[in-house]
Amino acid sequence: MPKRDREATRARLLETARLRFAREGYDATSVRDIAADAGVDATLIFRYFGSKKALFDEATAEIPADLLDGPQDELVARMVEAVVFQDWTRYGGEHPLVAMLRSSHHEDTRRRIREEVCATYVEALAGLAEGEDAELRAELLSAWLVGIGILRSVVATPALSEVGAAGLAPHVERVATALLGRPMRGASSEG
Amino acid sequence: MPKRDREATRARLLETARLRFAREGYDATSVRDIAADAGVDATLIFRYFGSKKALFDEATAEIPADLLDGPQDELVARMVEAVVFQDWTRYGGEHPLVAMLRSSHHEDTRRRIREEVCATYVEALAGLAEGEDAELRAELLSAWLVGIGILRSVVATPALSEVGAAGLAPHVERVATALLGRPMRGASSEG
DNA sequence: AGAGTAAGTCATCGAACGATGACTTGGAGG
DNA sequence: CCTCCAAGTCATCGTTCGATGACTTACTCT
Repeated sequence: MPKRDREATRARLLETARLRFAREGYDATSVRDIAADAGVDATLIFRYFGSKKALFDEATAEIPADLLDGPQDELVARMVEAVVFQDWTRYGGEHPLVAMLRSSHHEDTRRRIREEVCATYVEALAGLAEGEDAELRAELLSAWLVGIGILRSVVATPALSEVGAAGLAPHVERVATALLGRPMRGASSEG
Repeated sequence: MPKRDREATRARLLETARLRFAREGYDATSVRDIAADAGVDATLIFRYFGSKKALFDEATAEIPADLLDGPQDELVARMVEAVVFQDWTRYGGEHPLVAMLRSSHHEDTRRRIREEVCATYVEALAGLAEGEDAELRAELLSAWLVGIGILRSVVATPALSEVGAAGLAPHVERVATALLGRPMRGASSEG
């Protein structure tokens, strides 16, 4: 492998950008920071991505989770798993959505968060809820997930910082059942 | 009243700073923006507050809500009211906590949010919950409130943006009861 | 080995930032 | 009316930001 490898350098920049953007948000991260982390000159960012914004978009482009696979009554449990307990090392240890909220004063980022939340969580949950305000209840449950992610990793409240999947399961079960109006399980059967 | 009124100008700067910081976050707000909104020179900010950071701290210093007044079984309802439906015009229409989350990459701000959340919400709720993981359940309910505030005003999901206190009440009742393990009411009895 | 191309670096631009100190202006007391 | 102090402004400093274009270095192909 050559010392000068365009693809490898590009990938390295993407990786360090992900971490920086997740940890500090868009504005607080400078292209010089990212480049320094990657061990290259900042100019390459513009050469490879065009602009800081374009790098941000590419770095925070999410891989859609396959939340719909598996038993329906464990959907909420899978979502909790995805938001809270998945290994988001590449995003500074937090779910990309939580990370993106740090840059939420850009209308563009807000739009992306909204689309992501609605498409991934609200829509899937609204299919489970019944009654006229199904979407509201789906959003309320999504709000819980987002809130848990934030209180856990951004605010770092004591109990939530320490709790594991097993400790969360019974409460997930109670709340999901209460909100959706149908029996839900608090933990995923796999793993 | 004199045209040159130190106290009035100081108050005006505090007000415009509140709005700017709430809407755009700490970094995205410049002292020149704040001063321009107040119609004075930016230098006065340093003369009156010492630094941008000191102005931020003073502008986001919150008046502690009297959530503990009133029936215990309506505590959660009062919290929802405080977080979601109160008139936070001075903070850009959002609860100051949600607004402060925009500046959460500063460790200092995170600490303040944590203290605020724990002291105001978690502590009050933990008194209502029973059992060994009372604090965890209190944090989970606080997470819900924070999540609702965020989905409503930052992310602006469709259903939550439109819903009123009455529409939220039954769901608040169900979730609070399920999480705390004791009967809770979804709406406040007053006005 | 030498030319050509692509990867990476250097020098620098203009704008915006927080902050400082010297300056000007307005209003009240003599 | 004139002086004096505080309120408010102006000019500017040193940094840092995103971004650009010219330059240098390393690898490859013949």
